[in-house]
Amino acid sequence: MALFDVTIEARSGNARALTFETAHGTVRTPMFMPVGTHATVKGITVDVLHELKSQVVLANTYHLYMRPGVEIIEEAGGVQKFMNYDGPMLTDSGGFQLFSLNHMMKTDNDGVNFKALDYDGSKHRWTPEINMDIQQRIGADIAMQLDQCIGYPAEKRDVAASTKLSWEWAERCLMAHTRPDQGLFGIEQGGMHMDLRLESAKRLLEAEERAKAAGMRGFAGFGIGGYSVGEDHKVMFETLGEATRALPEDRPRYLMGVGNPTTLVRAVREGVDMFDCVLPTRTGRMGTAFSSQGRMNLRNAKYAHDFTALDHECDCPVCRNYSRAYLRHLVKQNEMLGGMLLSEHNLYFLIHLMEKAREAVLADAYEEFYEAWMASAGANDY
RNA sequence: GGGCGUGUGCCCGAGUGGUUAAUGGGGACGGGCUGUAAACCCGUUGGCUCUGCCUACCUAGGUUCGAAUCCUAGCGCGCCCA
Repeated sequence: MALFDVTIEARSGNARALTFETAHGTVRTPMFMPVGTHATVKGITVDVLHELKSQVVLANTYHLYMRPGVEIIEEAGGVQKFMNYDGPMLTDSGGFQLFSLNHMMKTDNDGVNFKALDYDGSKHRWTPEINMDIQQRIGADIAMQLDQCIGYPAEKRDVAASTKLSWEWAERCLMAHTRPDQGLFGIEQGGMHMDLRLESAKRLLEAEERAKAAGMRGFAGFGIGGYSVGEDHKVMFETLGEATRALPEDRPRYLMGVGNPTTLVRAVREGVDMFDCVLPTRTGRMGTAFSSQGRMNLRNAKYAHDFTALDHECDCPVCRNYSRAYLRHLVKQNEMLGGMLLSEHNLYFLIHLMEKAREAVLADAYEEFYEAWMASAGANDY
């Protein structure tokens, strides 16, 4: 099979089970991607990533561009070689960083000027073309288009302008993207407005047509951006389903930045295939665990004498080997192992949850899977 | 035995006559974290019959309109001299 050829293995309602090829292996969906912003999933070794059956790992273009710099990553032979992860990787464009952090930036139609206030205050200019060049040199299997992510709430005309900019930049990214072993994902925007979502999806496909007519490749998949930016779940799901299904069926759909277990289960039901989120590693590092009973804060005194497994229904290495009392002790002592183990468990939890979702789709039993999850204690924290 | 110093809330430690249960750490307890500026951030932490009252800065007296802050004695601790 050619790279990024997609096979729809099964459908169950709107939920799908896909496979697609990358230069570093086959990706099976639905799936969750650990975030490794600085070319490391915080607290998690590559060996553990393999044990967890992690598929795609994210890295961040903006952060790697700032440090260690693109040259060093090229010198290493690409981001995979640099961090010694031989599985598929994806780089986020860094658009989210530029627009979510205070970078004193100035956006024009052609690109964006920004100051790297979180590094050294240095001035930079990115255009879609420059960003594509950087991502192709970093060399992950999947690159994300440079887009603009707008917060919530926002005036509709601002969302509309931002969404337009994103689809215009999507086309320029397509035109600038030539690396043969790397796929490019476009990103749908539109905030919480259904009409803007639909227009965004339509414009991305039109851009793709023009790119192909110009001899370029199309999108390997699509990000769904601009959700999970402050709105509550109810608001997101008012548009998410239709916004997802407005994207082509024959390409993976990636809901960006969402990691709440219940949101994943619900979004798969709407037709989403891929997720990434810092939530499992960040909350784990800070002492919170996902579990079949909902979120657990291991700092809580009630676990001090609890020598049972973290999650009684989980068979991950952490749950097999360590007690709640010990994990609480590590967290309370601020021992780095505590954050590492809870990160590992949380990643396993989401990866495994999506494996079960995939099995349910393959068995055409997603609705049952969904109902069972929503009725379970695991959905409590939603 | 003598001299000097010191004694603050669970712990360390600021305050050295005049809002205020009393700065700041730590600890404890709780909450948050969603395309990672996060091994981070935010609350609470004397008691009660809780829009107010009571008890509090080693103990007991005293000075003062007013003291954790000044004085006296005692007790504890530290250092030095015998």
